[in-house]
Amino acid sequence: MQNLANRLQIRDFRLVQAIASTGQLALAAERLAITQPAASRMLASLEKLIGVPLFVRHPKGMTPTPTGETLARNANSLLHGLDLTLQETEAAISGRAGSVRVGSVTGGAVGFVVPAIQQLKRMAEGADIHVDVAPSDVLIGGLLSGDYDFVLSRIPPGTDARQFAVKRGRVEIIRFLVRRDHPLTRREKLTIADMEGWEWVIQAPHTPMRQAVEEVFFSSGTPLPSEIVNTTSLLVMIGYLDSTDAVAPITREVAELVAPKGAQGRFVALDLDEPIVIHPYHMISLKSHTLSPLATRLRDLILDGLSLSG
Amino acid sequence: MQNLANRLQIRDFRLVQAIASTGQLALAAERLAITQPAASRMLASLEKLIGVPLFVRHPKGMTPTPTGETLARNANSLLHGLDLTLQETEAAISGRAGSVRVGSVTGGAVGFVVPAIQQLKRMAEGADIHVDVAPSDVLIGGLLSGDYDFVLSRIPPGTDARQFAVKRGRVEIIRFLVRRDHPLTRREKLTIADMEGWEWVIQAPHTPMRQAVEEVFFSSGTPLPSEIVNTTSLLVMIGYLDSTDAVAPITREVAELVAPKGAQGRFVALDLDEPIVIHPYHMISLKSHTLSPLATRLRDLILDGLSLSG
DNA sequence: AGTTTGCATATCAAAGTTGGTATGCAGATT
DNA sequence: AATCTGCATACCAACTTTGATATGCAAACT
Repeated sequence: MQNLANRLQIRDFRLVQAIASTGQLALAAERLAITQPAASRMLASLEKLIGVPLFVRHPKGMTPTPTGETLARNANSLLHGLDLTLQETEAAISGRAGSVRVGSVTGGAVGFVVPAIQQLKRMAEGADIHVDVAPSDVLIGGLLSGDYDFVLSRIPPGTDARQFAVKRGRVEIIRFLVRRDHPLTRREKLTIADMEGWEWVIQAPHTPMRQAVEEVFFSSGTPLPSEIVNTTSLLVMIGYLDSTDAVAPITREVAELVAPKGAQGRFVALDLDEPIVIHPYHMISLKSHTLSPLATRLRDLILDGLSLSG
Repeated sequence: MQNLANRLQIRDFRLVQAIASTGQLALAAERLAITQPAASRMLASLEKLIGVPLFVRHPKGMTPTPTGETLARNANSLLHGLDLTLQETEAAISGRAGSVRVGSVTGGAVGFVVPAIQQLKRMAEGADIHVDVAPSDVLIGGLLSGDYDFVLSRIPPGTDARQFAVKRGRVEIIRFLVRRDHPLTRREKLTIADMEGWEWVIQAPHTPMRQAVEEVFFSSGTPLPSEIVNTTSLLVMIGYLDSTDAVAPITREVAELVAPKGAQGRFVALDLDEPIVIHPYHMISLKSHTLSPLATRLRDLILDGLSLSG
């Protein structure tokens, strides 16, 4: 497949996208400003390279095979990425000033990014600040592709960490969010065994929070629930909890915001007798990336916050 | 720039990435399995194509220029996307079965996706369901690149809607979320003029919600605030509101969940005397994409919900 | 039956591409 | 001063690529 990657060309993706969207080779050829026989040979060459047909030929045009459809969909994304690349390159050439774009895992967002933004606002009026909350793999992907100046994130396994400047770890502790009248709220002390059988609303497999929770269930011999909804959205979590007996693992910082202790809200955050700890997230930037003054200031404020609290 | 796009090759991106990460042309050449002179010429050719230097030559290697850094960052993303493309293509060739992946704007997520998932769970135990909440441009981008089976979203301007199957629009109405003791909570009737001067936590520019709010401010002659934090994360919004006098426009469905009327929570959702309405979102899928049986069932449940409520 | 439409194949033309080795140049190191 | 290191340029070799026109084939349409 690596050899295949080296032989594919941008115009191959353009061709697949053009055929998929027009349904006709001749029209696709027109889009690429080549003749129909040239497009026919390009497609045949690509199908030979990949090893399976991408389109089914019909008397009045072509339709994609499942593989063709997958490739066309991805071609859209790749070509869009290429366009963005050129736009960013052009912006870099003309020297346009930036803003500050930060990504964070949930605990870091609530605990450190938000307060730091408030402080930054006092120092720098009119600052252009963008914040995203997402799982670590999305954040690191965004960092690598230049979507973020820096992130509060974990480094996903398989990622070459040498390219990162990494500072100051911090663990997250998990609580379980349920609706106010959930049967589990009547228990004095919760153990993992008590959690058996309740539906989950949780982040997708392979995220650290998911892995931490699954690991504790495995260790205690408690089976995982068969009903799981996968989402990173807090909104979907609380929407789902509001009308079911599902449980949602969340970090302590989020719990404090959504269901503070002593408050008479719609949700309650439960603690286990033995806390579940997620391994640390960090302040991560790219070694090769020079931060703007604004971004540097925000990063320093966040780092100050991390220092003060632990 | 379009001509440039047609002349760039995948190996150009590999070269830029390799030089950026190794700092040396000879090492980059090694990674690409070519000789150092060949790599030198490739780079020179690329720099001529783009029109500016990408790297600064030093006696002991090279460092990227700002443009080179931008291109290298994007190269990472593009090559990663290429890898994903090949993986998905290989998966499609081998015929692996899918799950259901849905994206939604906030109101749609709370109002229709979550209830539909609950119903689907009763019919199909163990169903593998993934839900994301994001702004429409991200959702449509994800739909086009095959991240989602379908989305509840708006169609961003400039997008060729012909490729979509679009069903049943629905408007969203905006309320303003503030902390419980915010000065604005003491007013009986709120007008846009009352909103002048308060800091915003709001989605990024060009999102429909942002545009709807800005439009109403323009129409009434009320200046926009100079202090704005841009985020799509509900968590960051409520975290920021919790300790400032900022206001956050949110949809009615989200308001009902986060700050229900009559509840004694930390936040209050305010209504304007004349409601702000965001133009409709829709159930959108790709015409060319065949939904799995599971995805079809979930889509139909959501459509049923949309029918029943208006 | 005749015509039209859309894709596939054959043949030809016209360079361009690609990468090797050899060597030069400039700055750093010893 | 001599040597080393890393990038740039010259020259050469070996195809490969790319796309045109012409034509064939099969199914749909009139």
